[in-house]
Amino acid sequence: MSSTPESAARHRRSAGFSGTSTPRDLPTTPRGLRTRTKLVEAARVVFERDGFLDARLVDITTEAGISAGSFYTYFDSKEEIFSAVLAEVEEEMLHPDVRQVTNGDDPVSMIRKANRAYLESYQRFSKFMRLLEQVASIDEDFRELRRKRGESFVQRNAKSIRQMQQDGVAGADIDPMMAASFLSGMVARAAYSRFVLGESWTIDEMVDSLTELWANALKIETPAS
Amino acid sequence: MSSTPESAARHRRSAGFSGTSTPRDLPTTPRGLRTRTKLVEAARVVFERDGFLDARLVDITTEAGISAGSFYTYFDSKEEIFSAVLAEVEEEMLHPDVRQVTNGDDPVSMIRKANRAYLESYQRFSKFMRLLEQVASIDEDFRELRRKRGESFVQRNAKSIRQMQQDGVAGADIDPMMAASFLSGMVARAAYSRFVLGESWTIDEMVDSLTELWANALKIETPAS
Amino acid sequence: MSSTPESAARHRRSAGFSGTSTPRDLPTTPRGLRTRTKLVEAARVVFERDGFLDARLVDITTEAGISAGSFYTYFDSKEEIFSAVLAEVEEEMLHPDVRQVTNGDDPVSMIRKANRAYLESYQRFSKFMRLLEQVASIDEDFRELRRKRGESFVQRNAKSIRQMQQDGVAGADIDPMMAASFLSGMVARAAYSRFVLGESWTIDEMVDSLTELWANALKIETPAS
Amino acid sequence: MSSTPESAARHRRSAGFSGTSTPRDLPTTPRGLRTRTKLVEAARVVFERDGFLDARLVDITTEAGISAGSFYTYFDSKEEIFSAVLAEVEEEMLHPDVRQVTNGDDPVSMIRKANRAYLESYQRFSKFMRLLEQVASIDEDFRELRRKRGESFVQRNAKSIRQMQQDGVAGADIDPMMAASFLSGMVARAAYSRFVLGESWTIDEMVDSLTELWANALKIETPAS
DNA sequence: AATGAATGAGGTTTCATTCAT
DNA sequence: TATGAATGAAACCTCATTCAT
Repeated sequence: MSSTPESAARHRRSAGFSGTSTPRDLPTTPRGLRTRTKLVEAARVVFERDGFLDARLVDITTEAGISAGSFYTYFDSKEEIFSAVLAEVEEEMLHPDVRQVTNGDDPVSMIRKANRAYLESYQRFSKFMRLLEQVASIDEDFRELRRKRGESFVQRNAKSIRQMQQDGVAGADIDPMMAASFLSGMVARAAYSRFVLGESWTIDEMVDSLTELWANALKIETPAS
Repeated sequence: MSSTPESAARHRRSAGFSGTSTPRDLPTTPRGLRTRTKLVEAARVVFERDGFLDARLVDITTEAGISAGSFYTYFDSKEEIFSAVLAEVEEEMLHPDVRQVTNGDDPVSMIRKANRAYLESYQRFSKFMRLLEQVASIDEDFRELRRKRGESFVQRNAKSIRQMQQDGVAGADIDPMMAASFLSGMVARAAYSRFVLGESWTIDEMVDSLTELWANALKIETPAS
Repeated sequence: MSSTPESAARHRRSAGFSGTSTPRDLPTTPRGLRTRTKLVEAARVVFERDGFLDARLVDITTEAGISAGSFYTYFDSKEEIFSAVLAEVEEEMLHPDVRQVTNGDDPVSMIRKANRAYLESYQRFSKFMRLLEQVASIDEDFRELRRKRGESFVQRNAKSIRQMQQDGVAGADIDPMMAASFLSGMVARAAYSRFVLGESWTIDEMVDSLTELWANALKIETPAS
Repeated sequence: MSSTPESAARHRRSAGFSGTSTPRDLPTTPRGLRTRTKLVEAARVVFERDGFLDARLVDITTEAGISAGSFYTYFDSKEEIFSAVLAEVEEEMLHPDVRQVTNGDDPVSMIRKANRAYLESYQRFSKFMRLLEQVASIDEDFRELRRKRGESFVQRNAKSIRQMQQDGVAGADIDPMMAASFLSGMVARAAYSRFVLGESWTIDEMVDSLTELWANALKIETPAS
């Protein structure tokens, strides 16, 4: 693994991921922009292949086809370029299919669709998700950053649950926030088990099972079932 | 992660966690045994405090009050002593309260008890659990090791679900293995959110909520409720 | 220092301050002249602020508001632009008040005026004087250059002392060259103590004290005192 | 000189010389003590030969005959080992001839003896004195440290001057502190001119001249002259 | 069995200088 | 002339591991 003397040394002093450093301005010239892009793409390849810890800056610059010193024209540290990769991937995750949950659907269909969308996205970005998991386990700041982002997602789910309770569709004795948090966690964990740990379920199986558990858990009444 | 060609060079002296190295025999003399124990305890302190990556062998030996060189009388690497710590903690986790689920209880009570036991154990060992999470995210071998151990736990749960289905207590259309895996995952994730990420739920709230979600998910009929 | 065999390798690209390089011609175009001037002024600011060693060329070009590459249109090295700054400051030091010692004055008044002029000039250029001190301590060539320049100053003083001896005003048993050198050194050192090290004497106190010591040292007879 | 790209980089971040860091304990074992001594001696050789700036740690360890990594067993930085060299040389400067100014002597003899002792010491340690000068010009902390040490020396001289004034031996209208400071500065500067800049005076000439100037400056009455 | 000093590989980082535009 | 991105040569520093005592 990664605790050889060399790599161990590399991890000792973290530069911090979030908040502490303001991202520097993008380069103004086309050439600079091109190089920066090459660097970020190379970093993603290397990070996903080797993990954050084993990724050496020289691997990244080599992959990008530039000299080691040029790295510092664009980033100050491995952490900083990781943040850039993160931003890029998030961009990519959101853009292609504007996660549109058709609101006309019945509750269970909506849950099913959301679960499928989540799993498919996780699959597509599975290498990156493993990377995220690693960085989160290494860096407290990043962990906190991630938690905060998850919170808003949970809140939306909680709101939706509350609505269902008011509509008499979901069980009234359930705490919406905790339920949203725990059920989202269940799905996230399942995706991790499948795409990082390598469990052998099919996505369809997973969607079916998770949707049923989720719907049952909320005691959602399916009128014509 | 640990076998891509690019990073191979840096792993020359890597030890790995599982399989590759047989744990060496315990020292024969009482003095040796005592020193080994001191080392393992020190390692646990340092690992839990600094994380696996930032823990230096010299920190461990200093904490143990022995010289740096003596480390190698007992262990070959950081990975090996980590395994020893792991074994020690597992011992400790099992010993004190032999997780006895009284089989006379009704299903929901049993689930509730299991959930509570899990959360309380997680709380007691929260520092260690965070450490486990980190090491799992770093090392593929360890991840696999962990997955395997979890499997038997899931299998037991699955068996129990199957039993409830046969008893007509739980919904018949549910896949027992997946349900067991996903619901266990839900609880594990909740514990992680609470004790590592720092969510502010009380354990009682969590037990109530998780138990209800779990029981609902399985459509467990509670006759006299 | 700059020619020991061991460190020679590191000096391959060293420029040196004096002799080795002929100052290149001034740019012909007005624009070029303007840019050069901006550079020299920026260099002075940066050198005085950060010292010679910590001054980076990029700091200088940034301060000048030009690009890093343009530096080499005008100068070959940090040493060369330092020489230009030196020339500029020397120009400035001489220009404003043409150090005219009224020859009608009595010897002690002349000494007093010279001392005051020296101290006031040192104060005005104290940042630069500290810089000079630093560069002298770093570079043997520059040290030699400076010594030579000081020599003519000492010689003038020595001549004046010799004159006073012939006039019977100063003690005859004094070596004029050494006296000139040592007493000038005393004043220079006092100025350094005051304006670089930060001693808290007032200039008036210093002038009084230095003048008295100087005059006494030469046994100057003050007829009507 | 030393502003090649390589060495410039080395100077950028100073670790500070004084106060900021507590000197670590001496090694306990004889072997460690021996190695540390070798290092300090090697550092002195390299510093005196190459100057502080051009001295590389690897030069020092090579000179000491140990590996580069071992440096950090004893010192944290170039600044720290410089402090150790400084301490060693100060030890050496004080030991051999316990600067005993025979108090029975007449004032001028005492001044002469002190001047000669100073110059001879400066000559013996001229390489080190040049080094001191360099470090002082580079590092503000060290400059301050040095100033403070000089102060007590000046104070002693001032006290002696005050005594002479009370005894009617020295001119009463002289400020003792300033006179002490300026005259000491004169001697120090003369020594620097001679042994660092390379002026070609003999020590005897210098002693004669400096002593006469000093005595005259204080208007010391030499009864039988 | 214990000690602790010594080793050495190699990634990171800096910035004067070059060069294509 | 001007630009500013790209280069590349080293020095620094760390710490798991070895080894003489």
